[in-house]
Amino acid sequence: MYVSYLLDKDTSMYSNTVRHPGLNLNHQNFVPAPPQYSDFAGYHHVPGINGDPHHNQPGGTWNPAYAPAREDWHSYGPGAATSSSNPGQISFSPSDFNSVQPPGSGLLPPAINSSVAPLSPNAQRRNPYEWMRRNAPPVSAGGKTRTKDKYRVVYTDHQRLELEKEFHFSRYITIRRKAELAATLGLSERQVKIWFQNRRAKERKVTKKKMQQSGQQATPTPPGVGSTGTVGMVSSSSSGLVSPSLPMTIKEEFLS
DNA sequence: TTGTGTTTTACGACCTCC
DNA sequence: GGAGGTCGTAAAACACAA
Repeated sequence: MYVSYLLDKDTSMYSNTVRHPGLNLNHQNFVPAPPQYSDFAGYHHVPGINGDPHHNQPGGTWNPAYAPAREDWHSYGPGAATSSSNPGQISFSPSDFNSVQPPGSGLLPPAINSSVAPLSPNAQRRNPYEWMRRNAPPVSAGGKTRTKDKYRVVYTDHQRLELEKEFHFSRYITIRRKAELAATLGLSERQVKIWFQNRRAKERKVTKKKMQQSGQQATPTPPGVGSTGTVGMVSSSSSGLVSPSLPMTIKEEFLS
């Protein structure tokens, strides 16, 4: 069976994808980190899950210009399902990260819904906070969802938040950070690795899409130039992993 | 309610680097 | 050879229109 194969392959995989109320990531201590990359000055990281020098660096503030794009972080307030067991644990000091409770959904601030520009034609149709609205995965299955021979877990909001934050700090996670994140979030290192791979793929996809759109309106700009910034890479192990033809780009939603 | 499109996990194939 | 990269893809999860 597929499940046993996966479990045999990585015993820690899918071990626990439900929320981890015991995790103390100290989001309230979201101390801004200095920009490791000039193009990414807006991101400040969580020192709570520390261990890596770059997580303890002072200085810097969240660039408001990025705030609308990080819509998926807004609802990580005390009222979110993710942090319901730890009220106030996950919150952000910038006003951008308000924790206003949305009507109905219990997660989405109405102000955000009305003010955040859509990221794509899809976003015009889909609520940009949709993934935030997902509640915890089925607890009965320990976070697993299983049908037929294949299944995949749905990561919790908290897990996604931390992964996203790490990704926003560096597109490439170090071995050390990967191990830390995996342990902190209750994921396997393999899952963290794959998440980053998929996240980069997503970013490339969005970047490509946006470039195509801009190319229809104006002269196309080369990769890494214009709306997207070329970013240096923090390689987890080996260097030169990024092809010159695949420049690291900042998620354009942070730059628009 | 259902059909459809999008996003999210997860994998395999293949490549590069050490 | 192992680890980790991209690329392509499958399928579950999800949102939304009809």
